[in-house]
Amino acid sequence: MTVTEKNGAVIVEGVKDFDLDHIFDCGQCFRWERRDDGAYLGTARGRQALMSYDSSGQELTIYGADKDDFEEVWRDYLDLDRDYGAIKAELAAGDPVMSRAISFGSGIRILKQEKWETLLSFIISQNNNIPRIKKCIESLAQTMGRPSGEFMSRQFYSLPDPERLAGASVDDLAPCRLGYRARYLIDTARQVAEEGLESLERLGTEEVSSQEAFDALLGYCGVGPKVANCIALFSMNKLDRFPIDVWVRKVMHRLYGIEENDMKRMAAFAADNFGHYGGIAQQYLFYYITHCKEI
DNA sequence: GCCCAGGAGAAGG
DNA sequence: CCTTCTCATGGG
Repeated sequence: MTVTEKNGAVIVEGVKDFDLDHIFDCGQCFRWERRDDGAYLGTARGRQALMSYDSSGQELTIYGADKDDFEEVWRDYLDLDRDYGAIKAELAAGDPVMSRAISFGSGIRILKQEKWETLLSFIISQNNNIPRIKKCIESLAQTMGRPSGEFMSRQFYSLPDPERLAGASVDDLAPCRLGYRARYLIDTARQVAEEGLESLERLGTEEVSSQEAFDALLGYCGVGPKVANCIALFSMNKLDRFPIDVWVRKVMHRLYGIEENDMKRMAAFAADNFGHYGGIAQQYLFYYITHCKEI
């Protein structure tokens, strides 16, 4: 992987197992949007960027970033130092269903997102659909957040920090159209503000096990098993977490023959067959069932 | 109009 | 412990 800088952009060569559509449209993140040319414009970790990828040359271009930005943020955010080729081979071995899912979503990577943002995002996600989740998050940023910079003729906003949201009322959040979830956000923000953001950050460290992080996340209002698994997987590097939503239930039933409401058996099946990469396996399955027309 | 969405909290068994 | 009901909103 070689990194060069060219008039306001970073060019990364030798990026394998990578596809922007797979990464940004597999339901793990909500603040990137696809342009007609296939590039993605969005924001993460307080920065803005435009990303394009040339698959024939295995070349990733990040506009609005220099080498320092790449080393400080984007290399880690995009999980570029992980060998997904090896992970895919391990998951696909002896599993024709997973093999199909992997070849369909071969460029998926698990982004390393901010914990507070991911906590908010997936509380909003409950009993909601992805287009509306994106609208809610954008609206929350514009209503309660701060301007984080202008890029590509667009003004971007950060999400409100825990203290700001803790001081808000349900009426303050009314413009965001969050429905009954507004109360959950405020309640959780108060808890995080009281505990300190460090206690949330600590859950993402090596010293906190996957199970411990999961249990701790269940303590926030609006966070149940599915949402806790998403937060642990998408922002805390707990790659064995296996979130089970309506889509995963469908795919586990249709392709693996597990009874559709038997969540315990699904979780056990994932632990037995996908092991410490259960969360990555889940993303291949989720992308497969939500995007493949002939399944 | 209708069903549904990356579900969880509350109430009642 | 498990099952059922309810929740606000708008996409398709």
